[in-house]
Amino acid sequence: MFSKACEYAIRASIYIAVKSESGQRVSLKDIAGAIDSPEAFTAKILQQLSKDQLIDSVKGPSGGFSIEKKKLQHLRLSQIVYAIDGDRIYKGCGLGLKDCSERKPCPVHHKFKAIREELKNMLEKTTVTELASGLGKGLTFLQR
Amino acid sequence: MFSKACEYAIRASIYIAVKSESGQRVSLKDIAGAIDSPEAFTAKILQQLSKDQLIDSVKGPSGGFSIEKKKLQHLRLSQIVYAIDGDRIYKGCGLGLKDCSERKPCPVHHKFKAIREELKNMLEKTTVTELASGLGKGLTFLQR
DNA sequence: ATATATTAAGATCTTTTTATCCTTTATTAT
DNA sequence: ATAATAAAGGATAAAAAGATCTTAATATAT
Repeated sequence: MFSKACEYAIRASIYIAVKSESGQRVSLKDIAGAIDSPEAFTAKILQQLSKDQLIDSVKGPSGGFSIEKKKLQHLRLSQIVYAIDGDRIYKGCGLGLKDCSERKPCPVHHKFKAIREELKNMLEKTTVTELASGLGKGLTFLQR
Repeated sequence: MFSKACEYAIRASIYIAVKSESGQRVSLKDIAGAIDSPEAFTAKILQQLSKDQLIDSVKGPSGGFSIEKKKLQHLRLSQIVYAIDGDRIYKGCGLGLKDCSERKPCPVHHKFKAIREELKNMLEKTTVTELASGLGKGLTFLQR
C-alpha cells in the first residue's frame, strides 16, 4: 500500500504530534526508538517532511523535531503520504497502465474506483492529531 | 497496491481468459505482446500461475497457455493476487507493524479495516471471466 | 525418429528501495 | 569565543524487486 518510507513517516509524525501537544521537541534518536525504525533512514524521511514544512526541525542542543500547534490542527494523513509517496496511491492504475482513465479504462478500473475514493477520503479526513490522541491514551501502538 | 508481477499476472489472466473462451491457446509471445509486458518476466509469472493450477500450459508446437472452461467459471481475481503477492494486501498492517491486530492496533488500524475489507470482497467476488467479457467487447483495455 | 516450437528452470544482471556512514552546518550553553 | 549537540546533506552499501539470458525439458508434426 504505502512504501516503507511512508510507513515510517506516518508513524514518526504521530509520535512527534503526541509530544508536540505537550510542548516537547523530540530528537531523531528518540523518534527512531519510539517507532522502531532505522535511525539514518528515518532522518532522511523527516528531512523531507521538514522541507515540505509539514513538521518543524531545530538544530543544535535541545533541538529536534516538533509540529507547531497551528499546523497540527490541520495536518492530514494525506499530506504525509503525498510528501513521501506522491500521488501514485490515488492516480496510479490498479493494473499499472499509464493511460488508464474513465475514457479508456483497464478491466478493473471501475471496480477499483470506489475503493480508491474511499481511501482518498479517509486519508484526507484523518488528522494526525486524531491518531496521536489514540496513541496518547494507550489505545494504539507504534511498535511491533 | 499490487506488485508489478501481480499486475502482469492479472492482465495476462484476463487476456488468456478471452482467448480461452473461444477455445484458443495463446503463446507467451502473444500474451506479452497483448498486455505489453516483458516476455521473460511474464514467463516466470505464468509459470507460477501454472504451478498453482490457476492456468493451464502445454509445451511444444501449438502449445501455449489457456484456462479450461471449468476453472474459468470460478476463477477469482483474489486467487491470482494470492498466487503472486500472497496475503500481504489483506493481512499486512497499514503502518508495517508485525503484530498489529484488533487487540493491539496501530493508529490507523480501524480506519484501514473498512477499506481493506472492501478490497478483499471485491477481489473475491470479481471473476476473471467477467473482466474478460469487458475486454472482449472492447469496453476495456490492457495496454498503455 | 527427427526437427521444431514452445514452456520450464536456473543463473545472472539491472533498477529501485531501503538503509548506513561520514562530513557539514546550525544552534545552544558555557 | 568555544565546545557540545543535533539536524542536514552527500556518498555509499545492502536488499529486494524487476527483468533478461541461457539451457533444459517436453510436446507436436512430419
